[in-house]
Amino acid sequence: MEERYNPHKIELKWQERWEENKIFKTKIEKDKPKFYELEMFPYPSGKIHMGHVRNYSIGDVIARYKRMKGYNVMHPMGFDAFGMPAENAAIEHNLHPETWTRENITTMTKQLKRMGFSYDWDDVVITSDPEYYRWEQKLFIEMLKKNMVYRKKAEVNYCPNCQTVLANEQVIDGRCWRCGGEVTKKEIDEWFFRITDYAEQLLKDMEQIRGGWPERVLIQQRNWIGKSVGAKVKFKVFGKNEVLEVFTTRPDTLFGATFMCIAPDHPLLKKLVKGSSYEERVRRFTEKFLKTKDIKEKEGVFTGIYAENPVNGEKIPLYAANFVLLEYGTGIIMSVPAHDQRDFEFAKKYNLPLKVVIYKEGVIPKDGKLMEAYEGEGILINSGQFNDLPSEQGKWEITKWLQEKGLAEKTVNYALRDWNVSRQRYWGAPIPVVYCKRCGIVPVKEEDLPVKLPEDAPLTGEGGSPLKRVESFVKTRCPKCGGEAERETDTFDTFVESSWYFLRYVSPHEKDKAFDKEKAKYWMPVDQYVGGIEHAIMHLLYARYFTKVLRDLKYIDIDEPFKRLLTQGMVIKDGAKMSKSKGNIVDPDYIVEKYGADTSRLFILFAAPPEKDLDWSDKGVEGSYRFLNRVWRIVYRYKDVCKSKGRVAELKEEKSRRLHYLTHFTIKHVTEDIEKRYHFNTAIARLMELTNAIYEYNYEGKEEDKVAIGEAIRTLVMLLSVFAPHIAEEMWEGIGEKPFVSDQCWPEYDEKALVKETIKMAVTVNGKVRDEIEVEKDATEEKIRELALNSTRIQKYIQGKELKKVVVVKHRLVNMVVR
RNA sequence: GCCGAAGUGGCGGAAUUGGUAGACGCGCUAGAUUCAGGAUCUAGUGGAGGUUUUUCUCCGUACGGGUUCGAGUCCCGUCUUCGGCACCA
Repeated sequence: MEERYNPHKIELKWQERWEENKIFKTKIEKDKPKFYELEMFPYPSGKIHMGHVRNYSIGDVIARYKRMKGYNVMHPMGFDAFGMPAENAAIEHNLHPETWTRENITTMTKQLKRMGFSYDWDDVVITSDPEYYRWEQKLFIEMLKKNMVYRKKAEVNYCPNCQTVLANEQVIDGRCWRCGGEVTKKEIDEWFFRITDYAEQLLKDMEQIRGGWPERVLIQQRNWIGKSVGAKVKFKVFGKNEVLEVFTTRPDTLFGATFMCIAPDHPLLKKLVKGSSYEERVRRFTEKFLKTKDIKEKEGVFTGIYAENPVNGEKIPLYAANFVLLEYGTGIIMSVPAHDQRDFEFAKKYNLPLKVVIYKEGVIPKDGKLMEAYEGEGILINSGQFNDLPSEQGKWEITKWLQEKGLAEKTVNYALRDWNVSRQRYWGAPIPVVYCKRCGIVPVKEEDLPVKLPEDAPLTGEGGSPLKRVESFVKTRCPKCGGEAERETDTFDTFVESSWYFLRYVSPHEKDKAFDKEKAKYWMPVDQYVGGIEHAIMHLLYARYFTKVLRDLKYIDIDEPFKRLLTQGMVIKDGAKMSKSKGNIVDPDYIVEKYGADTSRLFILFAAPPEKDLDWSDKGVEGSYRFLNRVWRIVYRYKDVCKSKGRVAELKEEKSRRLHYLTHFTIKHVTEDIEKRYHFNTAIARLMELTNAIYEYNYEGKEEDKVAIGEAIRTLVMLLSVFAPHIAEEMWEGIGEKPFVSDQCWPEYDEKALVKETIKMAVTVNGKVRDEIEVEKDATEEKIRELALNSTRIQKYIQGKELKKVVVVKHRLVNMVVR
């Protein structure tokens, strides 16, 4: 151990030693409890940013802590390597996506290694590797065979100028990002996963993870799934052999339906108005609607169609209306303007009648003239034989009644849509099917997997899907009949890769299957997952869904992949998210070069608790650096004292007892801060306090001093090692201990050391602190009360006043109530 | 509009189940050390006021009420900021 703290030298030294000794190697050890610590793997966009540093620093504390706690830890890392930016780089800089991606992975791996994170670098998973995505392809084929996937038409953004499909983020204000031309919609056949089949399970299984996940993430997912219970009701069309089916959550208001609305882009609409005098008007309305999908005001047009309200036979008009969603429910609604605000607004605009069917005292005016819709519960009126029923009960009575007549059906509806996984892109995993003129859609044979991406696709950003233009790829033989056939040229949404990568980690070199079943059984589920809140819905929902699919395909036998989830906040600078456009980016390389990895990690952990946004502060970083230097100097000063390992039966002096107490107090609190709440900022604050106490210690070279100081320093170094591991290793060696501190057992605190002989208690008068008294630890209430009352300072406040009450809270305070 | 999170010193942030508000760090002030600067060490640091020695008083956790011996913490209402969804029938 040198006198001066030299972060670079020691960090590289210990990184090498960890690597040489393979101390973070993943292995199965049955005699220890397992712990699977996972952080969201990065997209290899170029270099790591502070968000990554934060994410992985948090994860590393947990992994290192659990390891020291005696768990067998798996802590893997990989790269989510497919995606659009690689393709864009290819278009802009004429660099192959593969090359670009590989280079970025190399750079980022180097950066992550330089941070000293405890990953097993032999077990990296890269999703663009055919040895990874082949299993995804196989899984897709299994899902296809089980009818878990299907093909249907879907609307995509299309640039007629570039003749290519655009992703949402490539459409800027309705124009193409490349050529600026107007973007149109186009319908093409795409692949969908039937995630809606799992909607109920995704909802129900939240119970299994409640408590381990942030409640707000579960709420977001619940809203996203958007379950609503109601009924499908059939309305017959007058004069036509057609039925309009609607979904409603309020069958109790059926008697109040005075009109109906249909989505302008509903296929049935065209058919209904065909040949009528309304056809032209409706067509124009639909056209206008398709152009401007963002609706400012409710608009509609009468279709000339009337339908029969099944509950009372009333003839009610059908409007095409811009606020009706084609994708939700049936795309047709019944409108009850008296009890639905949207319908109310529409009715007002087009002068349509209102009919009140739910009565509530004090809310519904006697004359029935409403200023707004009443959406609450009440008593049914104007509802035939259902009058006087409470609305909640009426809901199901009316549904039942209609159901018996075959006109309604109790239904559960979800806002969640099936997952469209087709992308008209090159840099993704090819969807492994073949189109044969004779046999239709045929999956690729398992022995022919992986369907590898051809290397030489033309990447220009125009002319459609790049794979379509690679003849050698497209032209193939039908796996079934052997005849001429064409390959699917779409690739998977990259969320597919990230939906199961955590399973590949259990056996990343597996040659014969996606992952080893036994190992998965051992490691899964992930005990702690750490990542950004921005993935609250998509990634986390898809990963949950995949886990259930894999379970149903007998790959695994768990329902949920992530037992606990920690969502970390953003890294902010000057009040805004770090971004190129704002010019407020802090480069991790620069910080590591200037202060070292330990300082970077320590600052980022100290500045805020993980789930909160973190304000970057250059001054704060210096503070962390100063702290590490301070620790270094004090350890250096006492390094030989630590080596001597003195022993005394009992600490007698006040100062050494105090330090002994603080040492164990620190262990307790640091452990709890990490274990219970992941509040590393307060844990680090405790370490600073212990450090300050060691500085303040009046060292005189007595045996007792040596014991107290030695214990304090060894403890400090061990506790610090999960936050700043390199400096801790170097100091550990410096005080004569055997490497590695990373392999040490986490210190346990001694309950006895935490017992204080006397306790300081506050004395308050009417809630205001007036004095402090010191009492024996097991003093009785009477004794405490007496002590407090005898205080001269307290006397001052209670003299001449009526003492109404004395509240004694043991070990905390005494409150006097006077008047 | 709906759902969610958060409002505490000059700043980042502490404060177990209601029990001494402001831990720890940054910044600032003063002193020691130094030729000097930096670094380091020591002390102080919520605001206002009275003493002008050590002490004392009042006000303070977005705002207004309430419960309680006691509220940053619990309840009711209001405001502001941020995030998500956005006509989901």
